[in-house]
Amino acid sequence: MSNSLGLGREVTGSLGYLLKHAHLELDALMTRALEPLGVDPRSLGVLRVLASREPTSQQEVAQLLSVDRTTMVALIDSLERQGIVSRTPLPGDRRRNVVELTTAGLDVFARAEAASHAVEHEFVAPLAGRDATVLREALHTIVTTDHPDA
Amino acid sequence: MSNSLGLGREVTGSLGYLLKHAHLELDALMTRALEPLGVDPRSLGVLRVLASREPTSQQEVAQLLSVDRTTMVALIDSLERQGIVSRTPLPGDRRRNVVELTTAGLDVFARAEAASHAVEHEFVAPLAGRDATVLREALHTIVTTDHPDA
DNA sequence: TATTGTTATACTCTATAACTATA
DNA sequence: TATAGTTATAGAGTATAACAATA
Repeated sequence: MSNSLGLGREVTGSLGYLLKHAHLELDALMTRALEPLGVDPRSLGVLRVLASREPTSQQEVAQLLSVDRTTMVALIDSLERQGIVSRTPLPGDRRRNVVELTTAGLDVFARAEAASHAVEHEFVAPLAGRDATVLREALHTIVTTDHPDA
Repeated sequence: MSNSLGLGREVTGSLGYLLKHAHLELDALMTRALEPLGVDPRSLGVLRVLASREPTSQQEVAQLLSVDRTTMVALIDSLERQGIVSRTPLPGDRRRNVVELTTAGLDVFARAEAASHAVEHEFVAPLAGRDATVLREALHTIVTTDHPDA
């Protein structure tokens, strides 16, 4: 999917168009950069949650990432098959799976984060001055705002 | 899909997360605002292209929006059924369909654009000062940049 | 032979409902 | 009975291949 070839601002100026295409492009770059490590942008999101807090249940990870718990099953299946995370029944409540990064997973995570930061840096490189920071902060403000009419 | 409840910046600070969730939220707001008019954000994109240039073939509209021509068929089918656009074989090359806004379509388009602008305005309302403008310009710069490694 | 629009088909992503095992 | 994980299934959205009409 290539972008705006003969489109004027009437079309490309829409915020929806801009957000969608910016995301698509970043996601493609990210996917390619992470490929050699065996992970993709979505599973890197899972690793980030696992790395940033105490061992959590599958469902908690799913809720934190706003992903359906049924979707999380396949995601963690794949990471487990790769030896990146482990599933262990929680002693005390054996319905729950404790999901943790393995030692190998910690290494993959570190390298994936490095690759991810490099891609993001390259992605915002064309922006001048503090614009990259403003962009990030503005998006964060918007995403953490509760938009009504829901 | 609700957003960040207990997520730290380790996760929500990723540009990919921010772009994806900002888009999802805006798209949901836009969908709801356009619903009474019988259009959705994607078909509004089609209307924008049709309104901003000389009558074009289906394929040209598809290329301009980076949408597959087979996807465009269903999109225009729906708009045609609603009486918003018309398809006419191009005299001179009857393989091509000239796609145009009907009179009713022009009215729908005008009202959809008004609704769209209102939603975008509300969406960036939490941003201070010129940040909304910087956001828009930064995204435009990124989207029109040719990112290599493709 | 190449091109536009179309249909049929498949693949991805995601969500809903139902099942199991635990509680 | 309620909950975590799982499975099966279905619905969007999109892409690929093949076909008809036209050039």
